[in-house]
Amino acid sequence: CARRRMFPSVRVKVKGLEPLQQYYIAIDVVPVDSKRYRYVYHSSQWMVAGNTDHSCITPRLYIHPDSPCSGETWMRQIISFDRVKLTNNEMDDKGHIILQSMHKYKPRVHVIAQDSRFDLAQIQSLPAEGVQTFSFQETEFTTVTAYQNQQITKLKIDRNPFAKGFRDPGRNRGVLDGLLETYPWRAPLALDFKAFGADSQGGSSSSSPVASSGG
Amino acid sequence: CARRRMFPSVRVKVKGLEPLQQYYIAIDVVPVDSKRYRYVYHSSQWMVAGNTDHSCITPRLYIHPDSPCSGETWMRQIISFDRVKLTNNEMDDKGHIILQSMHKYKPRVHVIAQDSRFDLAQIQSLPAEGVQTFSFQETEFTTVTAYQNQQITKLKIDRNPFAKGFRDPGRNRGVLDGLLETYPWRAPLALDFKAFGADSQGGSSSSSPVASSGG
DNA sequence: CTTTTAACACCTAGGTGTAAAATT
DNA sequence: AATTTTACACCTAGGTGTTAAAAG
Repeated sequence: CARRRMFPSVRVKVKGLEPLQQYYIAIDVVPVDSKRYRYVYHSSQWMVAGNTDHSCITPRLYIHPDSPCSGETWMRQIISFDRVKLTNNEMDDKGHIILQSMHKYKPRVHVIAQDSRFDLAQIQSLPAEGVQTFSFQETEFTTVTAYQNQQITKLKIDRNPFAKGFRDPGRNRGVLDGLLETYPWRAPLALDFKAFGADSQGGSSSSSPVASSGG
Repeated sequence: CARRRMFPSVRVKVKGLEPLQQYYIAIDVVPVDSKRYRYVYHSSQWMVAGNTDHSCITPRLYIHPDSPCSGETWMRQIISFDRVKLTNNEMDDKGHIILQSMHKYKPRVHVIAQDSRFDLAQIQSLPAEGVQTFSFQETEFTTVTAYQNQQITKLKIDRNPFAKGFRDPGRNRGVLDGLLETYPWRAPLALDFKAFGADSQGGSSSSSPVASSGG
């Protein structure tokens, strides 16, 4: 019940795949550090407020629903993880990604070559080989259960279609375009999110996905 | 745009599968004959109104979204095909099942053992081996674009949650329970549907799925 | 005090039969 | 005349931030 979608969602382009090879593409979310954070209003920033032990917790894998799919098909489209759900319930049995509130995290995207030894139903953890993993600095975020920052609230309301009911008609449109600062971000849990709406163009090397985030 | 869900949906139980083997389960819809039908109001029945050529049309396969999945998991649950969509648009490019209006059809359920030689993305037609196919007399139906029979309209309104807005509160509840007669059934396209709500208990032989239909 | 939960109004997204219009 | 299409009001189903209450 305390689960919400991650928003903005992670969106990725991949290239350099074998066109006819089958791949799974998956996402997980790993801790950036072992610190607990609190938001300091008067300085408008997150500050360390203690330590946590993230060890012995294997992050849950969210398999993209189009998996498995050929490299050709994956490369032809933007791969959007807009249905990923986050929860702070450690007993969650619906397969959602489990995070602790007030901590910093970073999503990782995994490109997994199909192998007859495993199947979609079995993938609970990453195989030992045939996996390429990518992550992007600009998708780092901080989890919350209630927004700490009015600017991120405004960003969510302006950008998330499901929050349309809270929009102030005719005002403050597009003021967050091109924003490059740090905002907490709720999903349910809110994210310290950089470079909203800005594409991060990767190099042209083989198998380098290019990520962009946005609603 | 002229696509609708099949309702009531086909619901199936399977037994006799290998618990650890992976299976796809799929449904398709095949013609019962090559006749075109019209509904004769005064005698309340469908009558032959001409011939059609169904040859050279390979029926589309709808893969159950839980596929692939272990035999153990498939046997533990009722397998519901409630998201199957039918269309009369022969140019449909969304993968929906294509039927002609005013014809008789019968759904078939296919249990397909996983094989490293094919993948979910590739399955457009049935493999040559490792497939068991089942169909049930009571799920035969006739397609329409507009209902021909008030009784089936009432059945739909009473049973389909999405038609709740048309229910006549406090009246005519449950009158169709246990009905064993023939009714046209729309999906978008309406179905000559027998034994609504009645389970058709199969034998106890190995790998014999037991089907029940209902909303 | 800080943080989390639960109920809520308000949205998106999409599945119903209806009735009028369009097509054949 | 028979059949199909389209726009529509009315639902289900579920994703928002808000707010007050609960929990720590």
